[in-house]
Parts: sequence; C-alpha cells; structure tokens
Amino acid sequence: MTKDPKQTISKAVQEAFSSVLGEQYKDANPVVRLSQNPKFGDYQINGIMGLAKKLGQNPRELAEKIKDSVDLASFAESLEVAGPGFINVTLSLPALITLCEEMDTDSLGVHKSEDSHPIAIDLCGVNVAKQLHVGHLRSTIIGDSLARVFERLGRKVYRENHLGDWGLPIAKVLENLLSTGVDLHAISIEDLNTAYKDAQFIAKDDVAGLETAKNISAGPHRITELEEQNAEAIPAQERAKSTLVRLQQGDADLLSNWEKLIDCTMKEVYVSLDLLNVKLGPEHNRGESFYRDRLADTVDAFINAKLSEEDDGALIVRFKDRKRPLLIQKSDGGFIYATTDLAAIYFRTQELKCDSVIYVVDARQRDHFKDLFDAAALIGWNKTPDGADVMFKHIPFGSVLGDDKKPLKTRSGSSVTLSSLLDEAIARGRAEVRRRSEDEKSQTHGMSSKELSTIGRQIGIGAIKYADLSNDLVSDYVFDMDRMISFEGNTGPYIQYACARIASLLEKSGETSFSSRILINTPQERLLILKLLQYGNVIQSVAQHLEPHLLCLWLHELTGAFSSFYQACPVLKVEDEAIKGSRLRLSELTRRVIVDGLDLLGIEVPQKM
RNA sequence: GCGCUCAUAGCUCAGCUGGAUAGAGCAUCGCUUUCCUAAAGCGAAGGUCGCAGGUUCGAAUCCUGCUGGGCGCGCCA
Repeated sequence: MTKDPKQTISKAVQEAFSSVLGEQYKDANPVVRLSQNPKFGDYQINGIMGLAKKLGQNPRELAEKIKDSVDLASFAESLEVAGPGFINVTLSLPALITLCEEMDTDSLGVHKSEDSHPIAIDLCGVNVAKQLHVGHLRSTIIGDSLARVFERLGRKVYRENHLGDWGLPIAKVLENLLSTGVDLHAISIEDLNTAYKDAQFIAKDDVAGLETAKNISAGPHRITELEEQNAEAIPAQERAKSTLVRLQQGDADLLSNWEKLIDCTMKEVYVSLDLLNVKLGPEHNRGESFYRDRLADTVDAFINAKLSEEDDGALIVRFKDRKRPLLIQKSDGGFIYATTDLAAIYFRTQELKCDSVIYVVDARQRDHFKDLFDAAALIGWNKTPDGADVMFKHIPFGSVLGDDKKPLKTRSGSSVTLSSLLDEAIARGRAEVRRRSEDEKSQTHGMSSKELSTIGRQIGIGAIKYADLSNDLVSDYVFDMDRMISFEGNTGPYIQYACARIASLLEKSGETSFSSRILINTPQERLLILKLLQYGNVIQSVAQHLEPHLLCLWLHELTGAFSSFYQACPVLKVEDEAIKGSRLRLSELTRRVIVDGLDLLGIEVPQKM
C-alpha cells in the first residue's frame, strides 16, 4: 500500500518528537506541507516552531535536535533546518520511484475508510409540481460528488432525495388543478408549474407573517410581497386545507391523482438528472410523504422527553443559547417541515444508522439546520444505536448569480429552469466541438454527427459542473457560460482536453500495457510524480472538509504539471526505450488519475475532443 | 432591531490546526513551433489581503470595533 509522503514524514517526525521531547508529544502535529518553492525541497515541516513556542524553547535549536533524531532512512535525500525553524525535506529518487510505482494500482493510492457506518446525503430536494431550477443544480451535483467521494473511500452512502411531495403546498396544487378541471391523465409539467404558482399566490394566507415582517422591520420587498399574497387568500386556503385533510385520510381518488402529480414531475426531473450524469434515480426518493406516519411519534418523543413546551398553542423546542425556538407542531395540531426533518433525522441516524448526515441545501436555511441539529442533540439522536457520534453537517452553498450579480433570472424575470440551463450548456458544448472538428488536424475531424453530439454534451455538462464545483461552496458565483466552456484556464474542458490528449498519445504508442520501470531524469518528471502522490490525500481532504473544490484545484494543478512535463519531455520520440517506457507509464497513470478524479466530480471524459 | 455570512491582482477565484518573497486562471506584454493535438508551454507586469486596533518571534488566517454587500428572523419549505 502506498502512502502520501506527507504521512511518512509526519510519522517519522512524531517519533522524533517522542524521543526528543518525551512520550506525551508523540501525537503533536508536525504540520508537513508540500514546499511552496522548489528551493525549499519537496516538503516542509512547519510544526516545530509552534511547539517550541509552547515549550519556551528556541525554535531553531529544537528544529536541529528534531532533525538529528528523525529517521527517514533512505526515504529522504536531505533534511535541512531553515529560516526560523522549518525543516526542509528533499525526497530521494529511489523513494519517489517506489512510491509512484506503488500507487500505480487500481486504488491509485486512495485508502478505504475503516468506518463501517453509512452516510446519508440529503440532496436535490425536488418539489413536486415544480420544475428544477438552478438552486437544484448546486444541491444535486455537490451532493452527488460528495457521495461519489465517500463511495470511493468504501463508505455506504444513502442519497436522500427529500422530495417536497406532501403537505399544504401539494394540497394547494391538487386543489387548484381539480377546481380548474385539468385532466390529470394528460398534465404536463407546465400545467403543474402554472398551478403551483397560482396556488402559491392565491392560497397564501400569511397575515401572521405580515405582522411579523412589519414588527421586525423586514425589507419593503418582503412586506409588499406578503400584502399582495393576502388579498385573495381565505377561500382558496380553506379549500386547500380540506383537500389536505382528505389526502391525509387516504382518500383513494385523491391519492391516485397525487401520484399522477408526482409521476409527471419526476419524469421531467429524471431527464435532467440523466443529462447531468448524476447517480440519482427513483430508488433515492424518500420525500416528506415517506415520513407522514412518523410525525406524531416524532413530536411525542419531544413531549415525553420534556424538551418541548406550548407557546401560543403551538409546540416549540427552546434552546439555552438563543431566543429563537424551533416550532415542531402548529397550533392547529398540524405538523410542519421541522417535524418532517426531525423524523428524517431519526430515521437516518436510528434506523439507517448513519454516523454522518449531510444536507446539501442553500445557505438561506442555515438557522433552520442549526436548530434541527441542536434539537436532535437534545433528544439524543446524535448517536447511532451502537453509540457512535453522529456528525450533522449542513453545506450552505451560495447562490448562482446572473451578470447583474443578482440571483439568476431570465429576461422576463422568472427563475431559470435547470433544463433550459442544461440545454444551453449542451448547445454551447456541441457548437465548440463541431467548430473544432472542422480543422483537418483535429482528432475529431470526420467523426459522425452523433459522436460529436455526445462529446459536445459531455463538454457542456462538464463545463457547468466543474465551474460550480470548483468554487468555494459558501460563496455565490456568477454564471458565465463563456468562461465555463473555455478550453483554457481552470475549467472542466481544459482538464478533459488534457486527458484526451494523453489518451491520443497512448493510442499512438501502440502499447496496451504500461509497466516499465519509472525513471526520473528531469525536474518536470519529478514534479509530476510529487503531484500524483498527493491524490489519495486530496480525496481524504475532500471527504473531511466536504469541499469538492479542493479536488478541482488539485486536478487543475496536476493537469498543469502534466502539460509542463509533456512540453519538456518527449515521449514517443525519445530514443532511449527505457525512458520512453517510463514516460508512457507516467502518462497513463496521470490519465487514469484524471479520469478517476473527474469521475468523483461526476464529469465524463471523452476519448477524443 | 437581532442573528448569520462574505470582502485577497483590472476580472474570476485559491490560500489547508498562524509560517519563509500572499498564489493560480483570464485579460495585457514578451519568448518558444523542421516537435507526440499551439485548444500548448515558458517568462514579465500586476496586490495597503475592506478599514482601524489587539494578541506574538511571525497575522490574509486568531480576537475586538467599524464600513460595505448578501441572506435569514416560530405556525411556508
């Protein structure tokens, strides 16, 4: 099994800590990093200065002592104390070669996790009777990418598509459709969309919300919005409520219509999910309706644990450190989303026995998730039945913005549907591919229209996914198709292209297996190998920090390292067969790592482009 | 009003429990092509890390205050 050199160095330094400073320092973090500058060697050890400070010792002297005690045998060529107390490590060529050959297996140096608990990832969040929009794009692809990473590490992942398929909003839509006499056998997603908007607009009796908004001096937009909504509310509201009651009572006709609503919505959803190349299907649907018979028990659990109290007729859970409570039951006895979310937490931690529950939901719901997680902790659902601590994590991703730096809208002001966004991306990808295929020297020259279409789709979709995933999750980003689709810079197509070039190179070599000994003759080969060796560690970091952009950035760096190598080191034309074999093997290994890495981002790699 | 969050090069963004001269990409300028995809590579230039204090050998990073943007604030999700 291979190791990132970082781990080997860390371990050796910790042993040195133990022998120089005593047993109690064997777990101190040596803070080993890849050197920022080649003149400082391959790796630098930064942790000694902090330790010296804590111990009141001279950092340089301590570094010298540690250096003399570190046993890296033949692993490192040299260790040097530098600056205020760094130790710079230069690896030996034989060590680099061995490590590189060791990672050249199916695992690519990625170690399996030892935690056998499953992980639940709440993603996508389809609302029945609504089309997917750009917000779903982020939730879906970030969640899918994290799921792939955990699966790569050997974890069992439950992708939970927590559909908004129950409750008053759905009853409103059903009521609206039935009262306007639409034939539910022949409905389209557009019909549903219209009904949803009408229902939302008409049947929103939010007098209380308006009062609150005024009391807390909410923005003028919010207040006008609420005032408009109140106008025609009451009768439709009453009809919707009675529809909901009948639905909850299991009215057969209504349930059958309800299912048609879901089928119609999901049919569209699957088309988009399929285009997006995410591993998400009907088997991942576990929506609000799934929890409908568990809500009363959920509330009872809080009542029995004396964690809830009545307030204005509603049931709330209070927290010690803040005024804002969590409302779990309405004054009319009905349940709301928080109840469902708590029921889902119970299910995920106590029945599925997940020790991580990850919510990929936009940043606006921060407070809600904080409340949920704290409520879950109060009642003890933050431990699995076998006693493991559960990590609850909300990934509060930012918004997708338009040129105007405001949430992405169409020219007419409505929100952009996901399918239109995907269509645009695919059209752009195809246009690029077609244009390039006209060049006689292009590898894609003369390919069939069908083949070009497929490649164009992979590029267009890869472009928007990479652009999305390569940003820090919490920040908003401006949707700029021109930048995303560019074959230059930190983009999906750039990396896909580099990969296609390698594939073409390998094909031209005529070889099918690449197992020559690795040789290092140039700085570029050395840098490429150092980069490759980090792969396993990068995947671990993504899993630990839940940040796919770390993988994107690293893949871009790897691609850069390969480009430099490829520029400086002839592969097919080099005379020495041993060097040629080594460079082919390095190229092939790089290609496999890029393909694997892009796969973890859910991005396909065309063989040619 | 209370709370959360963000602010780094002209633009888009990295910066990993505090570390060496704050890094990429785009755009700009220069160089490289008898050469495996130039859809490239190499180099130059470009920053008061929003502002002001503080902590210390050392701060973009931690603390406090301020400014500016975004978001949220029980019976909607």
